[in-house]
Amino acid sequence: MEHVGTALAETTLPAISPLGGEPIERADAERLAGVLKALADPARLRLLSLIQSAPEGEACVCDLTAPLGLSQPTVSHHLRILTEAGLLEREKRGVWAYYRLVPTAIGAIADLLTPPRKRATKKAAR
Amino acid sequence: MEHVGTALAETTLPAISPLGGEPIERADAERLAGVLKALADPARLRLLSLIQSAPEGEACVCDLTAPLGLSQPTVSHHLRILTEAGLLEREKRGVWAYYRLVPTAIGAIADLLTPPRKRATKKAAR
DNA sequence: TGCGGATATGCAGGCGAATCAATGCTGTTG
DNA sequence: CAACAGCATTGATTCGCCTGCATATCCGCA
Repeated sequence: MEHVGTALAETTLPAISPLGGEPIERADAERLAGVLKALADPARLRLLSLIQSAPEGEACVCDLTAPLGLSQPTVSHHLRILTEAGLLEREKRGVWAYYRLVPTAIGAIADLLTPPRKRATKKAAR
Repeated sequence: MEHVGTALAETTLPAISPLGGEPIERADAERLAGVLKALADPARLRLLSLIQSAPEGEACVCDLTAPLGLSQPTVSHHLRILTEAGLLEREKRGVWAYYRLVPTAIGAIADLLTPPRKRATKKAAR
């Protein structure tokens, strides 16, 4: 592995809504698609949901394999995808690795998908 | 393909936010993942953006192949995916097929992704 | 009726993703 | 120190998707 860059936190996102004003660029489309692709998986959606609804808002891998019905390596794989996408953060305490949501991450995606509502994007109204 | 059902409009969506309360069910996760998967593609994001920013908010296939740099069958394919996901609606006028956004569709996804903010998920529960 | 343009569909190649088994690594416990 | 438990990584397999080419279908027009 190399670049464990959090596509959301660091690179931020396209910075322009795909439904805001002018057509989006190829590069922006690919970046946003990358984050959405991390979300577009049943197992990963359930992982986010499970972690969010866990006692302290955090969970370790051993707590997640059973409810998902997936093997431990597979769960680790999905958690890795979500973490690299900037949706999860990992904290290792002892033998356990605790994952929790990055609070603003999913909200940022939701904002990007929220069209020309009254969201003042500087008079981005086409 | 059979069922050209609009996963969003007709079947609606999970009805529960993946980040709302209790963990989401497998079926709901798969449904939401299905719609997100339709979004998680650079070409399709650009299609949505192009259509939304078109003169009348609508565009036909012939207007979309050039800016995307994809072949006509491929563009038709993507438009089909988006339409079946409930994100686009198709209207055939003469020889041309005009596509436009389903206004509430993407907003619905954004709402689902918007976490336990102060959003009252009172009604529509269940 | 026949021709041509605009879309949709079938088919196939190629790449990426999801999954699991096996293995390596690290920290805990006896 | 040795054995063990929790996670991550690698390799292999399977599956699905994106794309283009060829072809079929539909509609307006001469």
